[in-house]
Amino acid sequence: MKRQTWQREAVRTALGASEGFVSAQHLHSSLREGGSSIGLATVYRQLSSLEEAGEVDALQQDGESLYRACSTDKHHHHLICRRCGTAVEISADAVEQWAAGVAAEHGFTQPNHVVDVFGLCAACTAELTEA
Amino acid sequence: MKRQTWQREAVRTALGASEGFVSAQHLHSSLREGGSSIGLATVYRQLSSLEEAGEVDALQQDGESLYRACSTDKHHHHLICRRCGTAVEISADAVEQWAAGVAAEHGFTQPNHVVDVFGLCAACTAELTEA
DNA sequence: GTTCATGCAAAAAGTTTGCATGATT
DNA sequence: AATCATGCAAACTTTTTGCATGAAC
Repeated sequence: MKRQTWQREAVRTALGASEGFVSAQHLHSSLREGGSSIGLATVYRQLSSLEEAGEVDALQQDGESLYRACSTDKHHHHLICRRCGTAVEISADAVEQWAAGVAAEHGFTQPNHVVDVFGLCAACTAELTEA
Repeated sequence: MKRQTWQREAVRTALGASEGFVSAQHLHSSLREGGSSIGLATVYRQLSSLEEAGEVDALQQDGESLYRACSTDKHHHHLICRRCGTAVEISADAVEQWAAGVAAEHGFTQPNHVVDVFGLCAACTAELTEA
């Protein structure tokens, strides 16, 4: 059982108050600016812990991890812009089922999958076209 | 126009010879072990350049970037055993189309995707069960 | 001959870890 | 009282950058 500390709650709250994905460092700065004395290492540790607990969603971008409070516990994927990094959540039961089916078909158990779609978002497409 | 150096070609070749995604560091080690005197910084620079040129596909995982040669011909995916590493090639037009559709639906252009399924292969499942 | 890429080493940037202290159970 | 989380600083990993040299145009 995880211990209930004010730091853990602070991270939860700060994440919940943030729009979209936030980096651990940014979260730490926000907390410190808000008067908290929480340490950076603790923010990292809590984020890992919360991710493992399924309370937050993590995504890697530009060499750093970004976190967000997990609204639904439903598994989902991302549609990511190759240029500006914007990420849109996508979900598709069809893909989930296909992955599970393919695994079973080959005798694989405990299936997991990595599904991400990359592309140029509308804004970046426009910018590159007019240039 | 980018200059044509043997290093650029070496990175292209090494990437093409690799199955699946490879890290820059791994690629560099492979090249050095193969007798090349290429520098690590050059591998990073070439990978960035090739990515920008659309010749390679990048994906971030576990705090590092993984790269793969972007084949123009029909690509396939992998069903990989988490324990022994066995990889089975899989292909599914349904998934290809779904990815393209999802991208278009959100205004994304030049879609690309990463789809890999992990699990325990039949052999490893058996081994772990009897143990 | 000029320009640009390379290699090395040093620096950045992000994340993890060791350890003594203090909080939680 | 015993355990586990915290904060700090140092260690680590991956990636980037400055600069002199050498290669490509």
